[in-house]
Amino acid sequence: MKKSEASRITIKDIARELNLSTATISRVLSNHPAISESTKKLVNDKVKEMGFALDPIASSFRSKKTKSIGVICPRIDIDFHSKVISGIEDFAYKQGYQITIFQSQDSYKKEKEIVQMLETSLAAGIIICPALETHRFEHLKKIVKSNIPLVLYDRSTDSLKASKVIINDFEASFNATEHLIQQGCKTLAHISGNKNVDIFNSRIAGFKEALAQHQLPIHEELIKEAKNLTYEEGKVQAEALLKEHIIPDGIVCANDYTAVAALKAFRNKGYTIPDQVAIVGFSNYPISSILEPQISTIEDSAYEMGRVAAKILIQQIEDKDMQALDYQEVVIKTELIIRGSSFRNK
Amino acid sequence: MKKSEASRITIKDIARELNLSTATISRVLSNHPAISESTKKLVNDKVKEMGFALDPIASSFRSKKTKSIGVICPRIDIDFHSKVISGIEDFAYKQGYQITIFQSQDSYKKEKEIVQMLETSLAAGIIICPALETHRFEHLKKIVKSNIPLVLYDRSTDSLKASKVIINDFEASFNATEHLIQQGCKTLAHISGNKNVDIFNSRIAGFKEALAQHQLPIHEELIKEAKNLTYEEGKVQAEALLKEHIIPDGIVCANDYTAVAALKAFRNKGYTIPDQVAIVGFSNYPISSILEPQISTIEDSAYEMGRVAAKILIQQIEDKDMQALDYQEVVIKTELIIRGSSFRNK
DNA sequence: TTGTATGCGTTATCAT
DNA sequence: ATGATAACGCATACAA
Repeated sequence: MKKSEASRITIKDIARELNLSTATISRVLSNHPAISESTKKLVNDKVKEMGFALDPIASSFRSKKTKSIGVICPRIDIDFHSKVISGIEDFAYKQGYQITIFQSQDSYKKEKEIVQMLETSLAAGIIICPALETHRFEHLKKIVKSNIPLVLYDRSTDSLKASKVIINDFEASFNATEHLIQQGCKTLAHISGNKNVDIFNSRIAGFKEALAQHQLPIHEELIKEAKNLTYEEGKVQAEALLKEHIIPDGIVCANDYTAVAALKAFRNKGYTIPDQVAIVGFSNYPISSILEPQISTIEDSAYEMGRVAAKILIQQIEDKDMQALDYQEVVIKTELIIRGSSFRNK
Repeated sequence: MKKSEASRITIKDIARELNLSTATISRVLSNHPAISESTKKLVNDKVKEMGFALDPIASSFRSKKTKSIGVICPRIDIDFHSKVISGIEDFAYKQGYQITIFQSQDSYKKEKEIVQMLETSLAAGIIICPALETHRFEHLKKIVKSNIPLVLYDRSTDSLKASKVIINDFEASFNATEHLIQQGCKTLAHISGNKNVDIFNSRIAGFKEALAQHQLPIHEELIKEAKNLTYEEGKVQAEALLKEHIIPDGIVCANDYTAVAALKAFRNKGYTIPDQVAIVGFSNYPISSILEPQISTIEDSAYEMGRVAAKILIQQIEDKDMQALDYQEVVIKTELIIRGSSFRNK
């Protein structure tokens, strides 16, 4: 069975029907100011009547502009990133932009590949959370040089002059730590993510600073690394903590999976939560409000981060010609959510 | 500071440099068979030397073909969909396709809007999980008629001749139910999703069939609906079950959130899990293996579903000219994972 | 095996 | 306010 290949209606068809030039039709369609109301209506009606729609490819081809935003994240199926992307899509769609998604798998090589492709494909702009492996930023500098708007989210770097949407990891971690101190914790442990990544370093720094400000000792051996922040890694590190010569009475974790793991590991050894050991996580995963006790955590507003990233990017895209703005940094507000895993009824 | 707008290298430039025609360059770049090895090498070297890359927009414009797959899902930030999309992206990327993502928010209107746009934008193909609100499929039939490859995933419908990737919801639910029966349950309840959606109807049917086959009574009043399958809705429905005149000794839930909710609701009332009430969920969310007891569940292989959807779609895209295949249906294997919430040590 | 020439649908320049 | 026309970069039918 041969399927029919309906030949496309073009601007020419509309022009012919109305005895107007294609230029006029094009002008109406792009809201050109110098068009009389009467022909505007004429054209719009005919467009509707014939069910015409501009060919976006031809349009992009001619104008060298697209409505396509490239989004690069480590993996889509991580709660945090899927929320960010959801925020990006919502905002972008409303502005008439489409988002094309790529997963770097945290590989520097793949990230470079994708970025290069995006550069030649006329992406209107790029939103990226750099791969864990990415420590050199030449590929992104090239994007900036090519005058393609670029926004980094979550993981950022000082070595790149580009817009950034981040949270204040230092502050969030500081607040979480201080909260435990206020609950009476004296010996604090930290389960960190990959220590080679800026944001986890900032969280470590925030953790230490809170201890310092409250004249509490910093036990380096109580700062553990769970590279991918999985539940299993969290369990391993929590059990490692249980074997230390000092047992913590409070644990700040870099995400909620490790927090849950720590909670269970300590409870299994007979410690009561939060009275003997208080725990706070990070990111407000669904699980943290379902477990008992519920896990105190940091709401990192991933959806909002995505929305803002899209907003900044589109601003840059649309202001590109006037070069009004160069780049900007936005810090998304985080919020400490205090729940049963850390709140001690005194 | 004015940024430089490097003018693009085109195949003309390559042609001029090598005293060849643009046609030859184009042929080399698209692996045309009738090209001598020597010029092939010549061109490829020069391409590399000059850092040239085809302009995909111009290429698409001319050939009327794109490498862009439109993906429409209800929301990206739902675990299941983000996994499916991850699978789609992985496969598509390897085949040189990009995926452009849209969220229908389960709105029929928005879905139509997106589909229409995709139709005029020369999407190479479309992968869609129809919105909950979608009960008419004219917009998708139009896609099929326009000869744009289409694959539905997860939620399917018989009223559309298009490729589908689904799980056997009936069978999965049947197996989960039968498992509870084998554990000794006699009075079974079901917490369903939106009863207007095919897949949840199939799960209800599978549930009932298992009861029927084992000569157990079907208590309609023990079949509850949690429209969006949230934890909160699950809690409400579980509490409703607790108020029935018959208390179930086994509950089959349409996802893991509602399973957790049921588990907690019944445990709070003093029922022991799994001995007094056995529970099984659906979808194998991360939470289900972290709670205690761990939740028995159905692994629905979302990532694999995405991979297969992409595979089928790309097959159709690339075989389009020969029309070798029309459409196909793939049923992804599910697996019952038996854990503490339902396994009774006899 | 390679070259010539044309046109895809739109936008933008220049003219009227 | 509108029209005529060129041009964007490439793929392809036809020619050689």
